[in-house]
Amino acid sequence: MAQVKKNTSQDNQFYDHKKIDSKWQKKWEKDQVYKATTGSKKQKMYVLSMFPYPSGAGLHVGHPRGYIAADVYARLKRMQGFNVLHPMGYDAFGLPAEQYAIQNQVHPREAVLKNVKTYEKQLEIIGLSYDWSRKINTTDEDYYKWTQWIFLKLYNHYYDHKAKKAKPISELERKFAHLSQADKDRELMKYRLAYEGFSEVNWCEELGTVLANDEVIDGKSERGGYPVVKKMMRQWFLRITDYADRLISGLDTVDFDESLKTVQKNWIGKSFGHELEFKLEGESGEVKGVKIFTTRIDTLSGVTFLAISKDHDLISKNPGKFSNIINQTKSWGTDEKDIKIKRGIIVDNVYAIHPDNKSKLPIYVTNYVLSDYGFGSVMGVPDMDERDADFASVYNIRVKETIIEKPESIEKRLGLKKVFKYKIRDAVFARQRYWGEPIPLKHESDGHITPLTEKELPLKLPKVSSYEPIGSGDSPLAGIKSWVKSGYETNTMPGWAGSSWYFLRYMDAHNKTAPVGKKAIDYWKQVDMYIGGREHTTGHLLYSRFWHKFLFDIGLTVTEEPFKALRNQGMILGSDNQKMSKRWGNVVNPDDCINTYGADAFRMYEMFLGPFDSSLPWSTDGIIGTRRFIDRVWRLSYVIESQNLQNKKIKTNPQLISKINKTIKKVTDDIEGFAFNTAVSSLMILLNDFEEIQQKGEQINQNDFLDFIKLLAPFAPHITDEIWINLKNKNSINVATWPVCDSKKVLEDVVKIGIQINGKLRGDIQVSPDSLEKEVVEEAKKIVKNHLEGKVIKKTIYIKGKIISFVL
RNA sequence: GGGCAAGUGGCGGAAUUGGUAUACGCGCUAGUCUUAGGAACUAGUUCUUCACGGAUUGAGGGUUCGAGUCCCUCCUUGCCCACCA
Repeated sequence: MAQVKKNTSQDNQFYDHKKIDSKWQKKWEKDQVYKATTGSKKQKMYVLSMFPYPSGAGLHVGHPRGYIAADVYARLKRMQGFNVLHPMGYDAFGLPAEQYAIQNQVHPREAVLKNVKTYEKQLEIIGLSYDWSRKINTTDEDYYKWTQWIFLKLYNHYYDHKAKKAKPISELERKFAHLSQADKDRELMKYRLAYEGFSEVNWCEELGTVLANDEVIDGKSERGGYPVVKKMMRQWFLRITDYADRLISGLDTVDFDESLKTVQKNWIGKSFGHELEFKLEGESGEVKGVKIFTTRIDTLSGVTFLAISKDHDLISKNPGKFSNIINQTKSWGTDEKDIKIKRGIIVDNVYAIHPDNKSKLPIYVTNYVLSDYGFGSVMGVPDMDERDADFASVYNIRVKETIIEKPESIEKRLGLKKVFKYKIRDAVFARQRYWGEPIPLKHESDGHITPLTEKELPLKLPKVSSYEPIGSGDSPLAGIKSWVKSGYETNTMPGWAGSSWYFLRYMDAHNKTAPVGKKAIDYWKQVDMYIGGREHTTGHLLYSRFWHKFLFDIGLTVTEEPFKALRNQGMILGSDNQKMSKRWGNVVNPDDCINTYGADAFRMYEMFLGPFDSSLPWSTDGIIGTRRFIDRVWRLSYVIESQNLQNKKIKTNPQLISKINKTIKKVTDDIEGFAFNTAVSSLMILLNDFEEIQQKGEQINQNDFLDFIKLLAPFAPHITDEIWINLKNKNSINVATWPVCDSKKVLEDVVKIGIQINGKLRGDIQVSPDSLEKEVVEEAKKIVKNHLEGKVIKKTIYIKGKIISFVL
């Protein structure tokens, strides 16, 4: 690693980043310059970085990229006169903290506190302009009290599809008043936005716990490689499917990347089609028909078989008759490899009747039909559908030529209606784990569930002797006698619960009576600019939007969408172009970089590396470039200062004025457009221009230099504040006014334009942008006259300020 | 298999509505200063050619006075989702 020049004793022009970085970080903290004021008359601007999950490994150089970008943006907005809210906090419930705790034999809370401390130290030295007075931690009782509160609201509401909003469950209670308590409970559970149901989960016997999909690789547990099986278990769910349509339509109102919107739309997976019931003949017991969903009703004439999933009613309601099929399907694997092989068993002595031609269609139980989409059954059209064709060829099923028919005429003939189906499933909202928010419900001995009242919150996580899974598929909470005795729910909430609303808490972090107070939400409304990774597209971002819409329905928030605009940062890869990870030994620590080169050089390099949204390989060698830039700025500030001491009046250099104004526009537009790399490069160009003028022996006007320092301030806040004060300014550069481009001063008196002949560049010419076409053409002809000799110009094209083109 | 990105020097990358390709930075080369240089500064640096010139934005074709940019065909790489009927 290249070393920065050591400070030699009497060299006061050496930029001592360690001294200056910490001087300003302390001063900003003391003066509270980044504190946001709710209710200020200034226009508000809420700039938010996705909060980190403080892992044991600490930050690597990839993490701060988004934080620095958000910080640069926030600093620009602050200098432009906005009242900026730029907070930070920690998301700390969930599996990683728990696993870290188990490995290191400490309580998860201690692990979290330790990791948070590490993160805080690492963040501090970057010089980010956070309002730390609003810091939150999802595992604090004062915080998760309100996560539980929101859960209770979800539990106590249902979705009114006609009104298209959530309404109190009490409105439905009247409807079921005639039922017994148990029946009423059961019916209401079908409507609650937080509800209890059964679902297939990944169960690992060896680990004694349920695993998330991403913890299972090729049918084995990621940790330990133990076998994982599917198992039906009691679960809590959130009815996100009720919000599917609004989650799609809301995307039209927000400023997100189009590709991200597409991913969310595909994830929700709304498709339009028809439902149709095939009547059955033969020994099908009570089941009289098989309902299917299709998006291609127009191919009905080509149906030659029906395919149903192994869990379909026809089988499950006739277990005696089809025990053979049930036994066989049990051996069907769920691995990726198994799934690719199409398996099927014909259902003997049962036929489906084609609604038009009344022909008898065979029915197959197959592994390629999903049980939880549509009705778990499809009409097989081997002539049109590739999958049906594959299956038909393996089982020698007849292929019939399809005559495409207009959907409208089929609808009319068979009395069908258009329907919509969604791929998105209700979200499983329970983990058999210790380290999560307790679900604030009590199970009574008669089976009735009593939600806790607001006064009873927070329902605190009890102390346990062991927070490891207890091996029965229950959470460690099920092993605590007093907890079980009082009937508390033993599942805890998943990791994403606390992160689904944290952006609201920052608005009013210390409110004791509500998640967020009215005054705060009315003022801050929503996040104006949200910055984070693309990996949260179908998780956190979707859940947050769902919760926010629900909270809007119940009047807690004032906008439908939580995030007005979103920008995604690309990943920083190791120098080997692989994901940074201990495993590859390619992790670079930001602390080391900052220690050697200083926070400003580090910040600038992170922004200079390349386009903000692309994944880029890290190379520590490159930081020396931004460090040299910082050194040169520092040296130039000495030149300016010594001019000052001589108290000379220095005139503004007219060429420089145009360049400065151009750079003002460029840097402003680039930061607002998240093109930080080109903003940094244009600042480098401007410094080159300053130095060129200085080397010519000309002097530089101090205000011109200070405009440059202001433009640099969002990227390099430490050195710019130091120079700002050294040049006799009183207040921090953070409260200085951002320069505005004077377009009149950008105009240049000469421009160089290219001369093309038949599309090839043959020369160039200096002209005034206002000069007449005729004059320019004549001049240009002279310059390229040896290319024109003896030739006839057929056509001349002159684009003002750009190019002149002759066609021969 | 489907969807979305992206292919420009030794490297990261820049390039308005199609208008002088290779900005800016790293690295490299030479020089200056130095006991020294792995520091700093100065100059040079797409390729080819002694030079004049010629070639060049993954490959090929097209539109145009003019294409990195638009259209078509193909190749490669990355990411996400994967039997959603």
